[in-house]
Amino acid sequence: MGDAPHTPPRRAATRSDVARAAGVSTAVVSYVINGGPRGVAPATAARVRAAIETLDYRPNLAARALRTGTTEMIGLVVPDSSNPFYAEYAVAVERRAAVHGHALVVANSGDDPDRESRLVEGLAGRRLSGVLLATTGRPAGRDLTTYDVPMVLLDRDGPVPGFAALGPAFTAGAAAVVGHLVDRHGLSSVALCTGRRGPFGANSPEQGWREALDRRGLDGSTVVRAPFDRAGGYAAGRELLTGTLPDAVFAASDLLAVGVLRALHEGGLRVPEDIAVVSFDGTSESEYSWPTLTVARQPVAEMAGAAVDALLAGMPAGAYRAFDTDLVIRRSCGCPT
Amino acid sequence: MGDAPHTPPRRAATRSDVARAAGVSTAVVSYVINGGPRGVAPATAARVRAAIETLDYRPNLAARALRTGTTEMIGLVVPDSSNPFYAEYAVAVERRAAVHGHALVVANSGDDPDRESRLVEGLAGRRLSGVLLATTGRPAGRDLTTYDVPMVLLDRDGPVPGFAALGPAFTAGAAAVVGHLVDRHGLSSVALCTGRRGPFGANSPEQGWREALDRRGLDGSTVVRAPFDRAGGYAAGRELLTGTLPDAVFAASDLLAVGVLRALHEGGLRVPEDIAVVSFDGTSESEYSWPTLTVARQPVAEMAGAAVDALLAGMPAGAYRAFDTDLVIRRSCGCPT
DNA sequence: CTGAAAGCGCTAACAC
DNA sequence: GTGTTAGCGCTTTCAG
Repeated sequence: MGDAPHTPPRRAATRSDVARAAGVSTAVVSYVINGGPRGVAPATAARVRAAIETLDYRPNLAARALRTGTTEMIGLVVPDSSNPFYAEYAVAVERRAAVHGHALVVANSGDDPDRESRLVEGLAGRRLSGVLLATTGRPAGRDLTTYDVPMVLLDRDGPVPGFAALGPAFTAGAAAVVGHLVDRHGLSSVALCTGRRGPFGANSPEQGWREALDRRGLDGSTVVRAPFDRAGGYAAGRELLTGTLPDAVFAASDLLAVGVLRALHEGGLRVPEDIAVVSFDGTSESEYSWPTLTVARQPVAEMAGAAVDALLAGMPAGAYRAFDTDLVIRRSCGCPT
Repeated sequence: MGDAPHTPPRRAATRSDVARAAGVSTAVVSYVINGGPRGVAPATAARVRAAIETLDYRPNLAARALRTGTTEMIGLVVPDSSNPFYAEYAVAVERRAAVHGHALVVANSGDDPDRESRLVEGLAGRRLSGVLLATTGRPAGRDLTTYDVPMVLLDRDGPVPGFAALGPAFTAGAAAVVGHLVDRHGLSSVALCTGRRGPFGANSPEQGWREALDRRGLDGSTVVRAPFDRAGGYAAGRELLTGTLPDAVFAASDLLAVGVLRALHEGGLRVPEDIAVVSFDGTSESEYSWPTLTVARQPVAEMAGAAVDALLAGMPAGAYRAFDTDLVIRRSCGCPT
């Protein structure tokens, strides 16, 4: 696209062009650009800056990367970055990475372990400063430890040997929304709608749902599982429609909830009058569904920031940090307003 | 993260380690890896491959980038990658880029021209193969032509001097949905809900809406403008509620439509019975709103693919290509099912 | 078919 | 405070 009409610097200016123009050595140019490691006389620095300006010089980051061993970029590997949850995660990661002067490379694994490994390998080869990896419940792909690139695992339910990891307090968050349904609205049968694989151990939406019910002597028997997307939620909702209807459904993700909502609406049910729906995540889509969703909201920006910081600071392998969710009350649970 | 427990290749193997192990020169290793530019005897190649395997060698792409001048990465700069439209665009771009062996760097401009320039500059410095830039209606930022990195403009309404560009056939698509409202459902007053800046010329949702109405001798006077997001749509919807209600509203984006829908619902209106709503974009969010939205769907995957190909093939500056949208009939217009 | 070697642009010792 | 210079790991021309 570099056309005739525009200023045509045949060849991009290099650092030695600048040095020549400013009448200094290349080292000095480096010192000026990087603010070190040695000082430069103010007058000299000014001349260098002027030369940079005139020549419209921009450092070649590829060369710097080769020299320093880091590209000042981090990678983010997620199952699907068009899932609003990951999309919002990605934006937050980019913002925080920018603070550290890093750019963001995003890759979608499609939730396929092989593809995921290939992606991580590719990113490692590109010499990124590190990669953030979300694996949707699967144990971390095989041998990810062999790619020598710093890594932190996202959206995990607990520590993972060999890796730094973080995630939301699934159980507590889920228990809070489900508890709200029972305590505040007097609902007693709450179905669970969740994925086929996601976390289901001690820290999981499933566990939180179960605990909230158990603690109140309620029965938690209706569970419907589906793929972790809108279509999956829709299918789950239709399935729900075929049995005896619960008072409410707790979806382990906004996407699932949105699908459930559509199925319920199509079935002629009113939400929350006929059946309440709440979910986990709290993406902005949950704020504009109909009715608006009461959710356990993950502190995405905070988690993303912590993940980036951990990656760049070298959070120790094996460490894990859980983040509390917020209970956001909207209309789908039956609360007024 | 590189801990004791795991195989600890102190220092990543380099190409000359491989050469030594295989008893060949570094050049031969290159030939094997890159399949050229010269041939290699099968036996030698096998030895090289074995050495690569044993040493767990992975090429340093930063070095290759310095040497070849390209990082095999492309950039995508959008106002907000958590907007589902851009999120889906990004996924499609990544997919197509992967076919060319390129990774994707995503950056959000927040629709701020200064930030956008800085981002493009940063990406140019990183020596990406090219950058795809979506500027939401603004004319391309100042002096973007001076960054010597190939660029193609996304989501444009027409040719842009100095750049290759592409976008949807806004006018035709908008005219089609609006026409559907009139011809199929007999609605005669259709309000327009659009952004404050987006395209509004010969190829724009606004123009399509106006033409569809004009052609049928209908009045197109109700226009409500708002920021291009869900909250903006919500505000626009509330504004609509204060005047005499139109038969339908055409939103220039799914996000806007979703906001309008929420406002309408809260106002106690039934969609489509009391008022129909249709929109432009057709992201998957439009498929799971309530009611599901009838839309002019942009062929996102196709546009993204074309954009990547154009970028990498060097589509000539000044060229422009418009893509037809699909009319996707769902419930919000009043059609059965 | 294979090897030697010259750089790509930058950083950071190490000299002065 | 500033200059010289040796590479970072790779590709590719040029000899053999």
